[in-house]
Amino acid sequence: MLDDFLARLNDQEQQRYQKLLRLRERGVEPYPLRATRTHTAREAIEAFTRGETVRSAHLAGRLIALREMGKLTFAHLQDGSGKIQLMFRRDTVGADNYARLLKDFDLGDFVGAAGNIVTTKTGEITLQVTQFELLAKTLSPLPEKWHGLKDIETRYRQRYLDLLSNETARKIFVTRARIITAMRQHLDAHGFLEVETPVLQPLYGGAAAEPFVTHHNKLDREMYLRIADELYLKRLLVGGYERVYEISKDFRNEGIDVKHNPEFTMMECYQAYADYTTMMTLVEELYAACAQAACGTRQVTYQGNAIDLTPPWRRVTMRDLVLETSGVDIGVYTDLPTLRQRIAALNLEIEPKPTWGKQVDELFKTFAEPTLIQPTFVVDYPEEISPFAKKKPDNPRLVERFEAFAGNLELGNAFTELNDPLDQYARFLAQAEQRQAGDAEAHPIDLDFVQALMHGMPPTGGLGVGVDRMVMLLTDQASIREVILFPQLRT
RNA sequence: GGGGCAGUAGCUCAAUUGGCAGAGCAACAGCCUUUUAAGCUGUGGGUUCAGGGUUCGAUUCCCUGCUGCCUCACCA
Repeated sequence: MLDDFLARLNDQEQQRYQKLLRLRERGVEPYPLRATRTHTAREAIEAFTRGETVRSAHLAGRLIALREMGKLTFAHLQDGSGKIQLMFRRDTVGADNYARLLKDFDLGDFVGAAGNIVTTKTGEITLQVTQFELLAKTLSPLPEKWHGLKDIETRYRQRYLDLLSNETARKIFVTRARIITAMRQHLDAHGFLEVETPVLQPLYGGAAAEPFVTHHNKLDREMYLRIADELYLKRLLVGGYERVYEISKDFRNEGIDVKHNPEFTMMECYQAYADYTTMMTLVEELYAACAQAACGTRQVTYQGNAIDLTPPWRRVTMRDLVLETSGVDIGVYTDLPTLRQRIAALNLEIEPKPTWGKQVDELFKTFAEPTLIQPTFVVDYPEEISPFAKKKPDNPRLVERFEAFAGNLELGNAFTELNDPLDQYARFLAQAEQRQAGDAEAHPIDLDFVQALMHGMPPTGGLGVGVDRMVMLLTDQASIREVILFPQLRT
């Protein structure tokens, strides 16, 4: 019931509602259909600053400050372009209108105001209002003008209030948009075709992660939200496109923390007749281009660390990096038992893992990853944890794969893509074994994908870049929630 | 899932050892024709996250739950 709803309003909302009723009684529609606008706040100020005479300008926006001084009232109007001061004189707008402004208008209301642009005694460029009207009544008060909105939960749950009152929050999402635009421009300019592949999939794959499961009613079958774009994009290379990319949401059914949101944005691209070294260059160029677009420089500060994104980035093999940081040479201890013996001999505190590849990864994550502040490509990963990458000819335990890091963030992942259908099938079988052994994140076998490879895929370099992580790095945000408009909270 | 911290007016925050729950902004009633977080006078506004316990008395101490943050575990 509407009455119940109104009864639950707080006192300030009740008062605003009474004002709304008063306005309606007088025949003023508090939510008119349309508004007239000739200038944004910025346009009006810029025109005046250029020396133009600005008469009969119609502005529209939110009333964000009201300073009543008897027969004169100053206000500030905020629109999408910025703020401008309004000046209402009782003898200019009329005594009745002036009284209504003070009685029935509230901070937060959308108003239209018309008049000439002037300067005040203090020199502020100001709209001297001759006419004004209500454009949309605001029933709930906005956060306080000076301290703004600080409560983190409210900032995320009611992001509109955060955007309204926190300039830094608003800027982050403008920067995010610029970054994604720059990314598209860069890829488009390099001959990549932007494509769209299924979000809703009969079988998921392309990453080691648990999916969100859903159900198709008419087909009466399980469906999955994608965890990666990889396997569909590579089908497109079988189909003859040589460079494709997709910027899309992926979904992973995992824990939520400061670096992980269950739904996140990934850019994946694939380039025929290229390999993972091509992808390293692409990552460097992409980051340089996006940093330039977002920050105007390639030297950024992330969480107190100066980071230089200028190519070329450091390249180091996982073997060298793990040796350097943990003392374990994975080129010498090439099976699980001897690797474990070495770890024990060095008294390293590390969780035991079920396979050599996973144990190497654990060494890397524990000892090497925390040291990666400056941009770094970590090169050549264990085959067991990389089921879509080609083996190194001189060492079949390793694959041509790299991950990119900076500021302790994992920024991207790339391979020389596996295009041997029989090897791919064998990798799927190995994954199935790990799945049998209880690894919920091991890949399901995708025979349809193997079938695609049977028809031939060219030698290919493939890359995935975490867009949210890139935005974090380029806007100096420690939490992924600060770069996602509506991050996942617990409920 | 484990551990730690937090939740007080619309917003930002106080509240001594357990002793009448407060301030600024916002709101309401006034004064004020050049303000900039305008100023001045006055007024109203609280399920102190929820539920239980200890106590003469709980925002404060204890227990349970909810929510958030941090951290560990987990994490292509």
